[in-house]
Amino acid sequence: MRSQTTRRKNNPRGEGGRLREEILAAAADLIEETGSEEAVTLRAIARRVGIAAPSIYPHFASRETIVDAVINDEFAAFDALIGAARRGAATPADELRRGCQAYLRFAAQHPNRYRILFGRIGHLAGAPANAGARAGRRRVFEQLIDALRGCVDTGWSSSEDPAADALTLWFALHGYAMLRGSLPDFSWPDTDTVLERILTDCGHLLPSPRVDLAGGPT
Amino acid sequence: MRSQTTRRKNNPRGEGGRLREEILAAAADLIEETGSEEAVTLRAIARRVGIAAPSIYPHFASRETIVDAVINDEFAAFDALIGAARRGAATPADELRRGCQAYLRFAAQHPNRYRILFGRIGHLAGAPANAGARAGRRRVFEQLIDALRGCVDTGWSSSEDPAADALTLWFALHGYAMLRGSLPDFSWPDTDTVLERILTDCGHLLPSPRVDLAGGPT
DNA sequence: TGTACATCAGTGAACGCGCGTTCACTGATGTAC
DNA sequence: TGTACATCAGTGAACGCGCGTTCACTGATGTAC
Repeated sequence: MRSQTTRRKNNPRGEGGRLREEILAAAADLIEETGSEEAVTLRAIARRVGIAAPSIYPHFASRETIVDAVINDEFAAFDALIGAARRGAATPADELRRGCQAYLRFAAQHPNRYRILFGRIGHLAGAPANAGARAGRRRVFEQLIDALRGCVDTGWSSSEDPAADALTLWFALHGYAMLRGSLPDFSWPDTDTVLERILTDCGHLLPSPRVDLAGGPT
Repeated sequence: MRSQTTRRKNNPRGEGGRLREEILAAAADLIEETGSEEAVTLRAIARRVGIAAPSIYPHFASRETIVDAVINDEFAAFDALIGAARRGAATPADELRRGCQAYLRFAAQHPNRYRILFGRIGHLAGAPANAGARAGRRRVFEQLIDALRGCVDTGWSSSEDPAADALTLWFALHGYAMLRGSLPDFSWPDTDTVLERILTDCGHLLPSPRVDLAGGPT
């Protein structure tokens, strides 16, 4: 099966977990390259890592377990990415903008990963309810609400219902992320232009903070 | 292979095309039920129709041809659905609203079909460039631009860039359609509420036509 | 009206493939004595 | 310091499955004469 003629060296005692990491990395690569969960087969993973397929079983009970673990890792990374982008901002408006930029940049650079994270509908026929994925989506969305609320509280957004407007904002971000690639022959505005329009229209972001909104709570 | 013991009666001369329709219908059902293109296998189709798998070959050259044909049919039906919804409207604003309602209703009632139509990204690795699908997506989007432009021309929308705003509108519709099912435990506003917000924010739809905008072109 | 025959519509067995999973195993590494 | 042995990490052959595709075929239907 394996291309090498030499047998893989066993990991030292107590470091059997290293193979686990290699398996996850190979599965992530397969998703990244093919955009398909179905491409993550035990044999394909084994080929990449350079092991025999049954060697996976001591580390994962099934194919599905591996996919779920990868998705959870990807969500954690995506969430951290957005968090890091937000922390570099000078104003609340910039914080929201940077968070959204990071969101769209990830989707543009890793469309297949993005699609696996957000393009599946969990509760539908056939798809098992991956609780981790739902929690991950939720966490990302809550970063959006949080950032938008920060803008409202400091007068940078005139939104009167940040939760609802963050939803619309999320819809628009997701729609752009997914549809952008689906009409390659269309003359698209550039991402920053689109994002500014979305932030203005859906997030009611203002060019400068309105002092009358920046006071205490209503 | 087949569950029946009797052999399928041949279609009469000149009506061999009937089997073609049955094959397409079976493939559409498989997509509807599983939400997965991969579930459309020649053997699964053959089982549904009650024929032997090789009987498909005189009608379709390959599995991929069948999927493409189904997708083209679905796009035509979706496009017609939106067109019909628009035609029942009294005002341009209502025309846009009804078109969007039909869009979201289709996505809610047939999430798996919707996902096949809009949830794939054509130009990515592995996915062949289905020109029909791209044209279909484009046609649906152009219905949106057209309806929004109708609103602008008659003062029902204050949009200054209908093409760009129709894009944002589309993003938001698509985002809602796809994400609504992905967080089942979230307390969602109802669809009409979401749609009104999207129409107002992204489409700049007004509660009543503004006469000063309803004049001739700039 | 009867018959031979071409054509059409679909069959069933078979192929090679990749898959998940099982099983008994091998060979290196560390440890008890 | 030496040796027997347990354990760990991974192997390779085999299973049964569903798949796309090929091939020679069958049986009904219409048509030419």
